[in-house]
Amino acid sequence: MGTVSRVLNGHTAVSAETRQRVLAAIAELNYSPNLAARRLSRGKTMVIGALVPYFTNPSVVRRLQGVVSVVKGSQYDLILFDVESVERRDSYVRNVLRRQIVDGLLMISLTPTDEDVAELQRAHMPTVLVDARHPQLSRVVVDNVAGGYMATRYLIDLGHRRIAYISDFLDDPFNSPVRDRFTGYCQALAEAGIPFRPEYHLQGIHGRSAARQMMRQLLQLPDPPTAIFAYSDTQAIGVLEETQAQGVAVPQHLALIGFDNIEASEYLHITTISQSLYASGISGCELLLQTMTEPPSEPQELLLPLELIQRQTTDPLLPTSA
Amino acid sequence: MGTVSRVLNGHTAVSAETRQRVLAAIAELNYSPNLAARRLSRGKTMVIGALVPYFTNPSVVRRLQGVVSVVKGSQYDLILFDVESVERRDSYVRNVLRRQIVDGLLMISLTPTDEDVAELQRAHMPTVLVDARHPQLSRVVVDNVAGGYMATRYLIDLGHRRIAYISDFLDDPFNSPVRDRFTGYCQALAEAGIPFRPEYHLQGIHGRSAARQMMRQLLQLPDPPTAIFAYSDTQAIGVLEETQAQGVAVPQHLALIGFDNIEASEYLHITTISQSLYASGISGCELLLQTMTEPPSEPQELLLPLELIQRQTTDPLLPTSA
DNA sequence: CTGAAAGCGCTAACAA
DNA sequence: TTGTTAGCGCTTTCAG
Repeated sequence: MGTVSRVLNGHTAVSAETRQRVLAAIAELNYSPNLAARRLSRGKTMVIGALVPYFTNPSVVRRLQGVVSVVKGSQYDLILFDVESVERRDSYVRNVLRRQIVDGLLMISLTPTDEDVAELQRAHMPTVLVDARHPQLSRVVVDNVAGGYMATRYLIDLGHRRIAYISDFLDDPFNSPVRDRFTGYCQALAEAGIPFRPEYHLQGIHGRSAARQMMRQLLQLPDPPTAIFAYSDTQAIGVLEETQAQGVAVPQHLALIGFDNIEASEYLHITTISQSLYASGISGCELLLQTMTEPPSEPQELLLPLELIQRQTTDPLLPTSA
Repeated sequence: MGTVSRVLNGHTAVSAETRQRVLAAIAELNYSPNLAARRLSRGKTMVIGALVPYFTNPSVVRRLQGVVSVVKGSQYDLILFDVESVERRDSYVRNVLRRQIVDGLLMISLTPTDEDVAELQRAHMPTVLVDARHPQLSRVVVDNVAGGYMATRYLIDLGHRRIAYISDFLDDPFNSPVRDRFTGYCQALAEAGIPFRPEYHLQGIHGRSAARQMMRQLLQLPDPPTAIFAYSDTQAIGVLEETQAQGVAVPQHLALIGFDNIEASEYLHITTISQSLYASGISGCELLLQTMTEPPSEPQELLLPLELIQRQTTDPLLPTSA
């Protein structure tokens, strides 16, 4: 039995002849090792976990696709943990750890609490953050402050002064990009000498319909904005729906810029800030795999680039899409 | 140790007092059982696997979301197997089985070969098919022949006679819906006395750009079609892109109907046949869970409904979308 | 009702 | 180099 194990794992030296015999027997019996036993014995599960909020969110799905593409080429399997309900949010890390079911953890678009991180480290669980940041964990991120600035600045350069920001809730502790982009938005306004108007910053739960409602609210303002910076493309789509419903011409009467560059923003010709979602999944997963084999002395940070994709919701010179 | 196990699993009778003591100790030590050991001992992994082709395909993702929503409420974890590359297709089932890593298997939009099914049954692996059919396996499906018929018939009723079908490759053994919808398409044509024209049926790899190319090809025909039935909404989007590029007015000069009712088809106002993707994931997973606890005497078939969603790519009376 | 002990199938350390 | 053996941490059977 020991010898068989040696052959299977290419471990220590085995004579060529014995190896052949073992291999033959394996083929004959159609034998394959029991993973549960191997796991128990080795103390490794050969599974990595992806902790994901709102699996319905297209940008999260896109990142996950990047992750999957890397996992496929590795020895590991991928377990998906969806953190949709608020109740599960509290203890998701604890749950995953206690089950001792994964050798490494990828947290996507979820900022862990200090307590979470303490537990993670106590359990020596290799962890990589994608689209989230914590000083003690390796991460793959973009500069969201710069992104918010870039979007807002672009609108300002087009001549807009009344610029609204439609976003998720700023005080969500799990979602720091919302705040960062808001910071960038404020910076760009300040730099241009445009005072921040609280009524131009609307927050709501993430999604098309909430964004649409917020847009409706903005249009009812006595002094409605002439340009919208939406926290995500999903929300930009909601904005677009409302403008269509109300007959507001985009971009002639209202400019719109989103964030993420999800596929739908391409169909809809929405100007947006592209962050390489797929690449973030790839890099995050690669970083995790690497961290699992040789833990870096200190947390790594990978900064992915942002790019403004100019489409038809911001340029008054181009016709609206058909 | 035995007693602890009894407490944890609420198994046989344990005195209330002992139970309390054990529970207290557990809490104190922050103990939680090792899953790998439990698995080895019980011979169950408490994991179900989802075998998924082309994880990038929006309709597959949507189904998966339904699956995830059910898994979350169960005791099981979900492992994702992405079958993107052709090489992996051959042996995906064998791979999953040999690893003995899941207690049940969900195959989404993948038709297994007879050989696969034989292996599955030899391994006593509970399996449920979603959007695929095999006489010996339980499945959640729609009537794709009826769907193809419904779409084509609708175009015919609008007055069209030159109707093209843009689809994936008909001879893909893993993809039977392509053929079924084609059958429905032919039936509707025949019923209306419209001869089938081979040049109106184009096949290509799945995706927007291939569909766009096929559409270009159709427009170059001396006698181009006046209506398109696209196998999927993704392909319908490609068609729409080409019409926009060529300045062909939809629906005035060309009617278009898709299939699936993915979210993007709503943004783009594409008429489509809705199959409840999310619900199929839910039903499939529920059926699997049920099959795992008490295997049905014979394979079950769940038939989900189809519905024609009329939007702006087929009705000449409505304006095109903005 | 509870403690002891065997065994799940593998890996790894130890002899031979 | 290779056979043997002791765990890995749980569940479950068997005594007590």
